[in-house]
Amino acid sequence: MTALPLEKAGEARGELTRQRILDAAQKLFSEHGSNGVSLRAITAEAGANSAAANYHFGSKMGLLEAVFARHATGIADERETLLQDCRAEPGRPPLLEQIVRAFLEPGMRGQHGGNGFARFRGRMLAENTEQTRELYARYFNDSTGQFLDALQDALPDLSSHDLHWRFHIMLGTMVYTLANPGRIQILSNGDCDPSDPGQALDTLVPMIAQLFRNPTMSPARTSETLHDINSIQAK
Amino acid sequence: MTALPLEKAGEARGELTRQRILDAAQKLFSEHGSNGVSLRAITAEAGANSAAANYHFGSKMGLLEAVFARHATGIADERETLLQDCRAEPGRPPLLEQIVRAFLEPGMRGQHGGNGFARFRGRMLAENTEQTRELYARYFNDSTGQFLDALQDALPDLSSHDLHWRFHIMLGTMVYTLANPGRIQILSNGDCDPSDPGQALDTLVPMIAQLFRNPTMSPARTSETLHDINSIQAK
DNA sequence: AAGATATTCAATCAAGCGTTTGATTGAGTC
DNA sequence: GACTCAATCAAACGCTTGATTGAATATCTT
Repeated sequence: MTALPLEKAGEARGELTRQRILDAAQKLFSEHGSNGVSLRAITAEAGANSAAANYHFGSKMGLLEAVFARHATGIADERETLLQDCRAEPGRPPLLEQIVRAFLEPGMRGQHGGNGFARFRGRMLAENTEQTRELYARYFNDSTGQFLDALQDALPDLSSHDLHWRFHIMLGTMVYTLANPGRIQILSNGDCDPSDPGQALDTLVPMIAQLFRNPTMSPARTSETLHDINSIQAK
Repeated sequence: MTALPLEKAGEARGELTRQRILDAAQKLFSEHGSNGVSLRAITAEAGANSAAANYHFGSKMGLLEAVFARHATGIADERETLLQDCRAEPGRPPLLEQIVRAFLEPGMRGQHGGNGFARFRGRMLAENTEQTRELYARYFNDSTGQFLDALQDALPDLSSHDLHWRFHIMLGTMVYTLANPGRIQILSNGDCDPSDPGQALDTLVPMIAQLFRNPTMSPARTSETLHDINSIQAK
């Protein structure tokens, strides 16, 4: 990064190490989890003094929140923009594929903080502590609610219960994909690569859209009835 | 736990604290992750001396492996047994619902180590470190491979690529469900409860079976073609 | 009963942790 | 050129960590 000429030179000095610490923290947190990395390791990676993290962010938790906040709003905003685009289409009902992609793409492609931030998010979602849950709720509950509403509009026949469970599947898949390397990468001998956002999105979006579109299947079936199901593709 | 009369009384003493330490470790690891808990906290929870964990398991990592190993083989074994049951059905092709349930149920129901071990597994899968990945590979790669084969047999028209990706979705959903509390529990105002194994299985098994059954959807579609898809339920 | 073995215990170790401190730097202001 | 103030630095703080020790105690074997 070259210094911006319009920026006061004084601001630049502190801001630079601030960003370097955020970058290092994002990288190391995403690789080893928030409890698996010390502030010393982070500041060393950033080439800063060991007290710099506390100076700029108050505490380790403050640093974690700062890493999260840096790109989270950008993702939530882009999600909402893309969702608006879905609704702006001609006069037809919005497309499931488009909605699903609008939800997944901003967080999985590299625009907001690169793949490093995607992995960081996956790790934080996976850690699932009180703090990370609170962070997610604060930054994403609004946009997530909008997507649930949009999906319910597009699928009026689907029960709220099933809608939420299918959304749960989408979330779990997203988290598991972000926190690569996943197990299929090994099990498929490298054919499937969840760390490649393009492949992941192109493959997952149609599958998950179709998942939402599937008719509700009654859970309790006798073995005899089940035999007939294999040939049924839908409804 | 009352002492078993058939058991030598001498074995019981050490074995008892051993089990209490395993229980405490499973609980605390599942709640705070492997790096979020100290051996002192674990031995205190177990009502044992702080040196007991190192005495019985050598190291913290040894304890983690022991917690994992205690029930992992039981799950893998039950999975394979249930998979055999699928193949033993009359002369028809095996049922997807049955295969999916055979994969999910042993790990999600409480038989093997209770819900505590399920959450522990979810947390370990989520942590996704070199050690936990190695543990999973060691204990589950075989049975997982068998399920991939069985699914491929049941779905001969599905490409290996798509099969693995859908399996990835199932794995991600399982992990995300095990590592509750999930986000839909809040977003659905408590209607969806991933921590209830019965509800989770009854809801997820049909959805995921249908997911596997869905026809392959081409990823690249123009907006115009996409409009027609919403009404298509399948093939 | 006596000796061998397995287990528990309090105490201790070096290392690392997050955080705080007081001094120092260097650019901007008057 | 004196003053201000955000930023950096080396050093240390008190505390927790995983691990080890050697003595004490319980249990099993003979």
